Amino acid sequence: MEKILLVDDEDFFRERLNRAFIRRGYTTCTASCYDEAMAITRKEQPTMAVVDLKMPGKSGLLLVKDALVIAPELRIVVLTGYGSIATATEAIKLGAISYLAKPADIDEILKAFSNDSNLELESLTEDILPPSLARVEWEHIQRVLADCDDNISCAAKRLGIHRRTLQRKLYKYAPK
Amino acid sequence: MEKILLVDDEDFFRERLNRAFIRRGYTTCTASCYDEAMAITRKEQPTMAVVDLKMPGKSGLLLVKDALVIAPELRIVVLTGYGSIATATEAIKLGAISYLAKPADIDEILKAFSNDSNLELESLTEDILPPSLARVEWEHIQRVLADCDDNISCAAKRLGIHRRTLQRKLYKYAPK
DNA sequence: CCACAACGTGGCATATTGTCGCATCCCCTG
DNA sequence: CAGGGGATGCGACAATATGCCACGTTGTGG
Repeated sequence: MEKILLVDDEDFFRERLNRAFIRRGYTTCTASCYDEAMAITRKEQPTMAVVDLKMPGKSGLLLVKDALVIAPELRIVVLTGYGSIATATEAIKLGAISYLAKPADIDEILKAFSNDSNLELESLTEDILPPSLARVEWEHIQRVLADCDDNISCAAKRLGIHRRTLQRKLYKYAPK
Repeated sequence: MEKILLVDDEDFFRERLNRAFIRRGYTTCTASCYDEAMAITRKEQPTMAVVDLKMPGKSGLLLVKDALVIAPELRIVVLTGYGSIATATEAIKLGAISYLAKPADIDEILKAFSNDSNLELESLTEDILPPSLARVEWEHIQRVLADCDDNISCAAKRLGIHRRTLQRKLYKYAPK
């Protein structure tokens, strides 16, 4: 039986993940920081883990490294608010099996766990086209917004644009 | 003595890299596609390689995988036009030691070769703040522009904006 | 030499943004 | 319960930015 460890400092998000996994029949355990996660890894011996990168105190990267020392078989997927190439490569080098940018739905996460290396074929055939400026903008907005718990004022501040402008962008691209 | 293999389908960029490495005292060899690179790997036995991800025919990812089969000690850095988390994690899983987005200058590349895992400490202390919208936009423009050999008309098309608009953005953010 | 593609530039109509103000809602605390 | 603080939605208006067309220039290849 698979047992999944969920690590995220943000209660709401962690519980949402938790419910989703339970609904799919998985056994779960949760932690909100490095120390808690390490303790649970020792006690519960999970077989899979979903780890948020950004946490108060010790980072998710360090958790990946240390957890694998005491549980080498653990399969870890790292989640992060803003995907950064640097942290992604670092996480993989430390032994994580995948790295996803929030918002990641459960299906994506499960796919990341199962997925070994079938991405290659796609990458080979697919012609790599640059995303449009508008698309890049939109995706970044979504990431920051998720990181601010959909707090528009906060997100606007971090994005360096006016709150009114963010409102209008959101309205425009989310018609329904 | 270190011997570096440079793989990029684009002559201009490859030669620029080549000159820069030679100027720094490295021995180099170059290839413009998968087959050429594999042949040279066998013959010349380079110790390091810089591989462009996007090439006509077989992808740089496949090259990473196959080259490491015949030269397990080879240290490979992957370069790419548009940094994508998915391809970055894939490259690392296949055995590349680092993954950089163009435009990457030689110093960055050399740093990537030397750099083992000292990134961790920074990531731990640094508070991860989202980049502003303007910054994300600018970086994306730079990547696409580089991919179009600074062809403004072409880049504008791919970005989904008007050529005149791109011109104005470039003028605005590159004042000198 | 000509065709072609890309560049820089100006002008102008239209679209987007910044800024302010205001009403509302929610949460917390005295 | 009243009041303060913070978030939200929205209207209005001026300041900017953008799309679009046109023209002249330059470099390249047939």
